[in-house]
Amino acid sequence: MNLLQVENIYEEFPPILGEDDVIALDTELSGLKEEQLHRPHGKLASLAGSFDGKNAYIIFDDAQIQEFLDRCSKATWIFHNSTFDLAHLRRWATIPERKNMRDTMLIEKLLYSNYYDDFALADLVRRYLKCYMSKETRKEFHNLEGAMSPDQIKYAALDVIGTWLVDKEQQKIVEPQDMKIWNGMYNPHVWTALELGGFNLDVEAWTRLAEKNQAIVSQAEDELGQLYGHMDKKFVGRGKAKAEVDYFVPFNPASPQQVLELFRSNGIDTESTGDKEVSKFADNPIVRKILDYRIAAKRVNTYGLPYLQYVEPDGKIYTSLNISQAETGRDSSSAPPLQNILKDIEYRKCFIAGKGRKLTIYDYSGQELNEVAYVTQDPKLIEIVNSGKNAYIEIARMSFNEIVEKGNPRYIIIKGLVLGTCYGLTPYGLARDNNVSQEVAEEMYKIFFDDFQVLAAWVKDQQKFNRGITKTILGRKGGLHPYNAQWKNNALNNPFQGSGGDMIKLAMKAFRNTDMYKQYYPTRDVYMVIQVHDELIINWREDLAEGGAKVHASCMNDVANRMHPGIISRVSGGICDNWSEKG
DNA sequence: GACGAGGGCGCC
DNA sequence: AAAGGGCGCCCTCGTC
Repeated sequence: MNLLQVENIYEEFPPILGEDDVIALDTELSGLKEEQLHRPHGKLASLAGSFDGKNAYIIFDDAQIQEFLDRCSKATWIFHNSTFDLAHLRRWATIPERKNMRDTMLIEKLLYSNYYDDFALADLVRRYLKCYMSKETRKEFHNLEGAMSPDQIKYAALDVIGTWLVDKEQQKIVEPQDMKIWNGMYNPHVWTALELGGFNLDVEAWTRLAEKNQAIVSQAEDELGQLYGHMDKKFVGRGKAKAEVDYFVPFNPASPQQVLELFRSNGIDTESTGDKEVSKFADNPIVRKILDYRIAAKRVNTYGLPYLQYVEPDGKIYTSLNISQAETGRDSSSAPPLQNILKDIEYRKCFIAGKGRKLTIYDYSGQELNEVAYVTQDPKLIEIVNSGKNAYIEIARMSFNEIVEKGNPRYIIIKGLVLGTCYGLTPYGLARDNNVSQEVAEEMYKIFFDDFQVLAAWVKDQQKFNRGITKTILGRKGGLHPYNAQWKNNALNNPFQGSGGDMIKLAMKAFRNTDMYKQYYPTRDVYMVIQVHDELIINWREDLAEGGAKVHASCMNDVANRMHPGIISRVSGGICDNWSEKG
């Protein structure tokens, strides 16, 4: 395979470009912390551009960025992973919002989500150009002090050459529908994600929770360590002084191997020590102790003091919202993660609006089931979700002749059955997870599918054969790999999860287009905080929250109602001082 | 000591 | 034979 080539590297501004020009841009920074690439830190190493796929223009001084970009302002901009570049370039230049922008990484995900696993520029260069790109030089940027070496300059130049050429090839194969989705959803969403304004964290309260759980963990470790440890022998000393001594090895409750051994030696017949597997033994005091230990250990290790490293001098944490990270097209959040914070009220209380501020927090009610109803067009399910009543209580009443209450065991198993059938859950899995017999689970399946025949037919059809592709409600594609044994489950789940991913992106975009947002965002009297798949959190100057809440809720509902006509969208939530007030 | 797979569990 | 989807991040454990 050939190496990617660059003809000339000009260490100067590019010429002034016109509307028909296409320029690939790439920013290199030095002194970056790997996990915090989305935060404004590090120094500019270079800004490079290429508008012909042969020659590169490169500058090294951040004071020159504005002029460099101004010269390209009319052209179409191409990035590979634009969120990174735009977040940093905006530190040094004013960049007006633009429609003529493409991102080779995100467009590749539009084309080949769940088909390819790799979306780095080098992977695209290999696939589209049959060329090889060295990754070696890139690592050295992080420690760069002083001027870039000739190799590094060449690397930066090759990045834009590769991006420009890949975009050209990509544009030959994208369909109008793909670019419609890009322009309507992804392109603006890049900007939306950049504008997440951070979440205020109550550090004192968080610290108290960490300390409380640390005490539980320490006590459990001592107790379990002594109770279930064992004696071992080892040699100490050398030569004549060498001697074998006995010593005590404490039991480590964090070790799956040791826990499994302990369970088995106490007559607990299990293959795995995971909480789902051993839930039926939860009455056993040893099992209970381990499970309790794990809950506290999770709070200490994942949601304890280490989490505070992400609090910045202004008292806020700024997550990285990774656009379309999931194969289904959902976003993910990392460093710090904000989409998997404990639901526990004491923890949610730590995420606060701040002085003189309010949060509006809304989530879609029964979003997933609404999508199931729309996609399958099951008339009975449509009627139930549109009734506004709790769908699982209704299904229990109508199909199973049972009166259940939210949260009781029958409610949980029926909810599991209804949602699970749309993820590929089998009677075996339903029986295992809910501690009922397989016969009972099979009977429940039969009743449900007999009652919702249109849904059942849809499930059957999706799994009839591997079509190689799934589509969201908007027509966004997801691959079904022919050799992945999970394809039957993905064939069911992708349309629902993917449509949800599309919906929240569009809601964020719609919110940015409101008058209130346009008026008050520039002064940060309003800003988005985080999106959690079916939930959106927005921070307001206190006096704006009342009107803002209406705008927030209607943006979400309008998007959903446009996406699935015939299904009535509802959101729940309101104005809050902290995240705990809306569960 | 670094790395990656795997178990486990937090959220949707 | 396996047995519900998507993530991020912690720990252990085997390997280099």
